Amino acid sequence: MTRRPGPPGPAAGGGGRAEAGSPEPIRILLAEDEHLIRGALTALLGLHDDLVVIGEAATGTQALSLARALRPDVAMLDLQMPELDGIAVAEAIRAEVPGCQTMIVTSHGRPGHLKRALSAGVRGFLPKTVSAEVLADVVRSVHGGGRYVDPQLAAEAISAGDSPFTPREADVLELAADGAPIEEIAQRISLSPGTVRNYLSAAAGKVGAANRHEAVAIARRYGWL
Amino acid sequence: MTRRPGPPGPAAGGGGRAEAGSPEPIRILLAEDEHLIRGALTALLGLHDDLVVIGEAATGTQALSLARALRPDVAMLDLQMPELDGIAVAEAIRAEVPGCQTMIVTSHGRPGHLKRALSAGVRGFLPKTVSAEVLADVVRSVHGGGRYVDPQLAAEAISAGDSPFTPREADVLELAADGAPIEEIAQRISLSPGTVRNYLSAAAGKVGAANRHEAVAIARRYGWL
DNA sequence: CGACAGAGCTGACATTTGTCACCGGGGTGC
DNA sequence: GCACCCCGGTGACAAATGTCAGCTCTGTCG
Repeated sequence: MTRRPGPPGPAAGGGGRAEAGSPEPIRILLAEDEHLIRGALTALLGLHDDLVVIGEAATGTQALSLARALRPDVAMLDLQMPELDGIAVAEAIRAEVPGCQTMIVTSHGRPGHLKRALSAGVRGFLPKTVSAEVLADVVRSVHGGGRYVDPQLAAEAISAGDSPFTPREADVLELAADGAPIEEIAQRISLSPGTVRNYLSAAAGKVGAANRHEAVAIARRYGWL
Repeated sequence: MTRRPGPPGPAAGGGGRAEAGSPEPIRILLAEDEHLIRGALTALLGLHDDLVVIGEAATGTQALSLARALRPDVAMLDLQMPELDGIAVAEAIRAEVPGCQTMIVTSHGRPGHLKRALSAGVRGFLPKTVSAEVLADVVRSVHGGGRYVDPQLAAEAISAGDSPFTPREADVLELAADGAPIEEIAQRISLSPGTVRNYLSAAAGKVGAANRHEAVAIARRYGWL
């Protein structure tokens, strides 16, 4: 949103720990669909002399085109956004905007999301429960080529393991997520109802669920959806 | 968006619309469980001369005890918080802290939540998709005795109508929410399995769902859960 | 090549479920 | 007093679902 007028000179010592001999601030692209939060985060980041938000996006596609145009140093992406989610945007940015590091900030950090994010080349992954200082430090660290993953999320991801589902099982489970009857799932995915039942049964067995609906709930909890 | 630092004197006509002859800022209690968002909102509100955050709470009970101790002018409450949700806190504050107006800020604004909030005496209800200016204006309006409800949410609430479920149906539906089999629901609520099935069948019929799981999904969407 | 795993399908069976009809008790309101 | 609605329950029946065994392809890997 705004930048206070501030002295344009070398970031006068103040709060920001400018790196030795580099007075240029880190240029951040902020993507977050909730207007209020987006503005609030910009205000927060603006308190640091060595960080500057050069662009704000409300959707995934908007974030991507802004990244192409502005070539920021760091893209801070919300996980859930309209059109394109944060991980997809990160993947595209890695491919198209070489100098730009990406990080994900999210409310609902599931183990599965973390894994997908890391394999998409994301360098930082943290929940919105962290403090402002941590956020700023992670931005600096990611910009410097480092990585940061929230310790608790990392522990969960390790203990949770990978998704136990085969690709097909995951497909079927996803279609079952809104409580549709098996017949409808079979039509949508062009399979025999019997096959759908077998997949669902297998999936439920793997996660120790009594029925597919419980299986869906469990899969959601782990971010396997 | 922001208020420039401005002279500290009597808010010189500029952005801060201090009420005639009252230079004292509005004292706000901010309750929000996500640390980062809490800090960011505080930073954002701090940009306004006429608003000051005098306390921050991370949980519902904490918010309540802080409200008792600090007697703020306005309590800005997140809807979903650990221990006690925003509406419960608002209700308690109405009863115990007379001078304090309450408002709810939330990510997931369902019609049902709005209704419950209003009947709990909440004066402002808005989603996190609003802009920072709106937030500040609503704080001022609520403090002045006014009300504000997000227009889109209000429209949804009106068109959605009240929850069609009887109290018992809602109970059973809630227990069915995580995909438990009927037998288990019956045990937890100490009912006969047949009765549970009847309630679920009635509930599904009321919302036009094909089964209880779809009914749960629909009820969630409207905030009836 | 042969073993193996996953995708896709079928059929049979027991269980769970949704649906309906119907019962009684306890409020509430006309 | 009576109608009405919610609560709680029973029994019966049909449909949906979960479970299991077994079948054919296909690709991959040693």
